[in-house]
Amino acid sequence: MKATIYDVAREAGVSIAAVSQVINGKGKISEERRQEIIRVMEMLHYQPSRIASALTGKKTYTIGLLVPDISNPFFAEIARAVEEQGHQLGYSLIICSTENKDERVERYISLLQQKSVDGIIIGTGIDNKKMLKPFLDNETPIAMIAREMPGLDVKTVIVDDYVGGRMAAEHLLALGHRRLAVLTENPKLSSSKERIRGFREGVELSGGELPDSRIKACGDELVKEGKRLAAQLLQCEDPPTAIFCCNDLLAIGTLQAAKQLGMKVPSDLSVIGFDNTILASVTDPPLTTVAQPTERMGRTAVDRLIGQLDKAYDGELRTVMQPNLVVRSSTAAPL
Amino acid sequence: MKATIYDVAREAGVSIAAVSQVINGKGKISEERRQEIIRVMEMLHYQPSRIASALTGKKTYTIGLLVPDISNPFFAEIARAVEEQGHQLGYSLIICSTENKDERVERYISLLQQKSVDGIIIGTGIDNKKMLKPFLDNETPIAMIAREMPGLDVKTVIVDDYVGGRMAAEHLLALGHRRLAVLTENPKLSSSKERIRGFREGVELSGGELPDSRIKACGDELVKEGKRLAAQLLQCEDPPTAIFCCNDLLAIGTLQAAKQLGMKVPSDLSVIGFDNTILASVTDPPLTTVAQPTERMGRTAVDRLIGQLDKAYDGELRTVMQPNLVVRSSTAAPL
DNA sequence: TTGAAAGCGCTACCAT
DNA sequence: ATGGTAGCGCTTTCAA
Repeated sequence: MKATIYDVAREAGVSIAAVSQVINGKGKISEERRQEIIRVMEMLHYQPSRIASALTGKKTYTIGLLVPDISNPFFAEIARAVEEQGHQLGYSLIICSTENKDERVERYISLLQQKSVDGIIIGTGIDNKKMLKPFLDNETPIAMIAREMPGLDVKTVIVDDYVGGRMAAEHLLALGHRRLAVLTENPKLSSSKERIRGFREGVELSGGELPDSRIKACGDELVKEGKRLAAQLLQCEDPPTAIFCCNDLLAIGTLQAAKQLGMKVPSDLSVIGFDNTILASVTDPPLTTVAQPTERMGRTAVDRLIGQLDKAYDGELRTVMQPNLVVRSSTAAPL
Repeated sequence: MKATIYDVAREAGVSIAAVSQVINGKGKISEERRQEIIRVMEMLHYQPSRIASALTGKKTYTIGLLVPDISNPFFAEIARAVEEQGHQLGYSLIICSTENKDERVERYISLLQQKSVDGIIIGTGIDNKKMLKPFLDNETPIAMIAREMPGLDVKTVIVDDYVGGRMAAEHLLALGHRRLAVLTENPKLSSSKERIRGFREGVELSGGELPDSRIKACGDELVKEGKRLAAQLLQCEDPPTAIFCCNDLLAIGTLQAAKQLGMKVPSDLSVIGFDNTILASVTDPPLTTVAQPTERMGRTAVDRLIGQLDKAYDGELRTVMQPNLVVRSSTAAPL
């Protein structure tokens, strides 16, 4: 059996209160007793039960992270940053891959609640805001990362998607592209909407236009669907010379479609992605993409969630970071 | 405040024991009371506290997963599978990125212990077996995945690394390569050792040889180091015509080195990876690699850990799965 | 069937 | 400075 605080107390000939004191480093104890208790704790390999301690009103030192899919490199990178910062602050991370399914979101939320996590970070789209109600009532902190839920008073850490979209447009425009198209994942996500809005405004500002028919939205199998939709786009009459993909996975699908159709990137087609995951640096050709500061976003989300940083941020609910364009070899002037 | 079992009991006019019964679906209660209690639970948005329930001797329904780095796609994919199967069985997953550092491993182990996880899955190298002692004493189940700790009685789910190494060798040999080299990560890992052993035996069986000078081992920055070491290999006199990389990340580094040196893959150099992560399908050129059945491995590890499958496996400690070669475009006959 | 009550391991308050 | 003790929310006997 695992040693408990009682075992330590008995062995050290003190009360459990004394042991508790040294565990938590508070209260007054003579250095002598203190050392003795520590000695016994080590001898017994005593590890305080966080379960019991949590039950007594303390925190669980656990936070939950909801993402669509932890095996998607973008979210894996976010998770890494969140985990790291959490760990730094003494928190463990429970990963929840929602697959963008409401029923899974609901299940995870309920579980996290039952486990009394100290906070949750949401990086997945939530259709039904009511699902968050338990946490809101509960006053369990919530932070959104890379996603937004307008109308909900939660801390949010995002990249400026609108600006990212514009950057993409401006880059393509500067290269001389005029026939543009867009591939997006779920267009209901605020991030998708903003990226497209930015892209479109960039195009329109230069006198061009982006008809809705040039925007394709896809479901969950990002690279597969990206490939399918890109092929569609490329095979219509008057095909685009450049495609803006709202994430790297879609861009990879597009790359694959181009290859299959015998088109060379970037000479026959320019492709630009979003996220700057590790994938972007290894594709053929390497992908020009709009980078999000994932590491900083993850770290910040944790800080804001746990409240460390909040004196500094002082009430600001949204933290908006700037994207930046990473030009590699998938974009060039049209022929 | 969150509703407790007392609130429900009071509101429903029954004892907390009755409520407990319906939560856990055991004991005898009249259907009438039962329905009433359920009604009240819903009305109050009651969620049982897993903390309290765990304290009373039940499980925490949480497992820990130790990997070097969750943002490494291989481990992200493993994590995904583990999470999925865990979720299926009602368990949450705590992610721990150890960075291959003993002090981090130790810290995580102690944390997981304090949180009374129901089991841990280890996918990271552990130098000091003693660190696992608390769990062993504790009888907390441990399972290894994609890593092995010979001499420790824990369930292990791995791919046959030796065979994988041989497959790589045989593929390269069949293409006509004779000057071979190997890039590996930490050579102390049993997986690394086995892959190299398999590769070497494959080479030797065909009458060739693989001098130690042709084997380079690297630290943690896999792609960066892979690039550096590959460049070294390629710039020595009598450079290899093919390099076997013990994982995809190293292969990517090698691809980058070749590119930088102006060498074409596969015409000037063949490269073969290991793992078949998503990366392998998007590199330039697409990577020939030895695939591990990550999804199945993750699922199996959970099953064996939680004990569901164990009647079937019946005592077998090691579950060895077969790798398979995925031939893409990074390997070809030497000039 | 139903409920009273004894813990689970720990924290925090209150005496001493 | 030290220890006794009342909970925290739940499970589980054991009586009724």
